[in-house]
Amino acid sequence: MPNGGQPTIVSIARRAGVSIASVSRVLNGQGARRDTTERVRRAAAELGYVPNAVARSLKGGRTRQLTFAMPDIGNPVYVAMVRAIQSVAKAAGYRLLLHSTDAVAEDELAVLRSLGDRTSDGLILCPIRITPEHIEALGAAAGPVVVIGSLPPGVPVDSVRADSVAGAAMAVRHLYATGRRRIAFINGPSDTVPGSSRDAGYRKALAHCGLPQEPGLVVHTDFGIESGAAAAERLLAGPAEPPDAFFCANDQLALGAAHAVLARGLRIPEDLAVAGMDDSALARAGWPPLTSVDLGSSERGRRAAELLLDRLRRPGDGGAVVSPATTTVPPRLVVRGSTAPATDQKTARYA
Amino acid sequence: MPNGGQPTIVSIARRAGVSIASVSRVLNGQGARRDTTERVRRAAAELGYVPNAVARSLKGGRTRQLTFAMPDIGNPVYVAMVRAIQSVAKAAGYRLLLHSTDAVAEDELAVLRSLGDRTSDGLILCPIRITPEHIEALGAAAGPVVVIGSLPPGVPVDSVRADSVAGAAMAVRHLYATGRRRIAFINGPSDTVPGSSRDAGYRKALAHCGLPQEPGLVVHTDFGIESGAAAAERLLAGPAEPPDAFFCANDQLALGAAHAVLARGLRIPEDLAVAGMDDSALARAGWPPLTSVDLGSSERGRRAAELLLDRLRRPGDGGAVVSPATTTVPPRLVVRGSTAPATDQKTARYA
DNA sequence: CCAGCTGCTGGAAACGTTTACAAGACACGG
DNA sequence: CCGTGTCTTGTAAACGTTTCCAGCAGCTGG
Repeated sequence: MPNGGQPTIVSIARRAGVSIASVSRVLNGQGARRDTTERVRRAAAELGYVPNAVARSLKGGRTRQLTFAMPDIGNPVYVAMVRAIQSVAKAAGYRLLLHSTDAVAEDELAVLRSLGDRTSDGLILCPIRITPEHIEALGAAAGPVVVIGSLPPGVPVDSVRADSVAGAAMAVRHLYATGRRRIAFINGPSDTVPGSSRDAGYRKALAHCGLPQEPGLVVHTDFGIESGAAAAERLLAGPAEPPDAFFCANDQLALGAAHAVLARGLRIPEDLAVAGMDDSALARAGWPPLTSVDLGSSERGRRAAELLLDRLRRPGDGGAVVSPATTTVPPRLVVRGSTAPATDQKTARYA
Repeated sequence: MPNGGQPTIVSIARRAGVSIASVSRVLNGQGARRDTTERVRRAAAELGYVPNAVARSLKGGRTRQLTFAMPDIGNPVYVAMVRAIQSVAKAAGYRLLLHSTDAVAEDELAVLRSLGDRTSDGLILCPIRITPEHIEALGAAAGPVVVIGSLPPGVPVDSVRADSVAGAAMAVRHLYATGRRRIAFINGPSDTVPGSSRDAGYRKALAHCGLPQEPGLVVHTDFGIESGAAAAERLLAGPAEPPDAFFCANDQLALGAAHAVLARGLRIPEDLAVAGMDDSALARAGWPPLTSVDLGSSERGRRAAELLLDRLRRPGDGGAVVSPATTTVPPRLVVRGSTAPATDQKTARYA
């Protein structure tokens, strides 16, 4: 027994007194005589047979596995994606392989290359930055890939993007509409895709509202609760006239900022409004609950998974490759207590 | 080309003018003559060869994949476990297969049975309830399994447990120590393992502190922010003398309860203290930051993964099976602003 | 009674590796 | 010059499936 004593199709064939071909056919629901079918079924049940998925994959050329690679499973945004992807994959009979890249580009490239080892049938990649190496590796990928994020035009790969420029602008205009005029911006690193596009949205909305661009109101830091708190403290302690609103590039920053505000004895939203982005679980967890821009993490995960499964259903497609699809998930502003108009104090309720 | 045009060991052999055996040996770093080695290496590089992991698994009987099955990837506790497991697995050269069971026992059993399909080398299972069927399936598992959770004694399976009885007791004694005397308990479903053990810890600590058991101070609901808020409102609106502390079975409940308290215009911790369990990201996200009992989710994930890898390193072990290990991760109380002593009002800072 | 069809079955090849085994090349000491 | 040893190489079998193909039995219609 070189195997672990595990029954195989051969053991069943012997026990049922038929050939392995017949066993395979019966087990896959193809035609067979009544008593053959029965004998095979019984033998399989008695031995507790479970088909070996590896052998099946080798023969069939498909593993029924999908890979999802993202920077950090600790971030609620990616958790939402994992959840959506897992659910779509499961419904379609695929297993989900998780790969945490720790936002290391080298690691992302390795994942891309490892598609060639046939461990999974397709890949959903969520890179934090897109380098020329990424583009090249994407072109040379050994299997279907869907990217969650913004790809430069011309890269022949399916992708699903969030419109964070529009999202950021929505938030800023909302703050303006509730009477705020000195809207500070706490952003993540400016050299990442999310960082730069949020910046663009912020500026655009300021211009749209006729507000001046004050460099002193913008802080770049990295994503994280503590960073948000530190940035907010700096803005509040600054020499200039203090801001009356914090727009933050994600919920973690917003939460940190809110804590700093409250710790100073200021009230939210009466003295200062706070808004975040991503609408993760943290937004609802804050006090007061945080207004946030839902960038559709779940939705993006869902669509990416569906795009990938589509691709897998019609492979190659007779020479003419199906042209790559790019879909954009629209942002959605979720208003909660942290940005109620400065005059209306009762709105800061649990929502 | 029945394959996707992907180069195989055969293409390399042809191109290098050697046998497939030589290719395999060279690529696995076994002895070969200098020029053979070189030719094979070059051919492999030129063709962009990547070994097929499926074929390798079939031959070797190992997939280098681990499966982690948990109720819900949306819960921060499981996210912490995933993260820890992923990190250990990655370091050991294993991939991680994720399986969300949605807390459905049937699904958990299916995962257990599917170990027989040889898709992964081992399983880490985190069940929410343990039924007799679970015990049976665990005994019949076709590969190594580690359970995260409390198994009845005598089940021959490795397990890693949290001591939530002690953890709950710690929290309650801490509330007592900070001057609270009417400590309400917002618990999850009592028929789950976590639910019942937290209940035990709560009662034990009350007894230890010499406080009476008041049935009116205990609420069972399900885990979730909204449920926590609803339960807290019920307790605050009750006819009896209101509680001066909420001990909650997890952070989500605690957060909901805190929101309800604040929405009523009461102050935390001055009027009422709130403590949760799990010490997830939510605890630090709350305002004031929530005191919570860290049940070591990361640590449990890490140990489970290591236990599993250990098992994989020495399989069978010459007839005498290695006896199953059960380790318990001790709880740790993390004190934050939400339970500062009623007299000291300055402690409710960002922590 | 035979040709032709249908329905079922078994043998064998294939998927891409790893590895046991045997055989060849070569050097060396006797 | 031959036996013996070492080093390198190739052939072939295996891992557990699926599936192509051919064969065989049993009918039906002529």
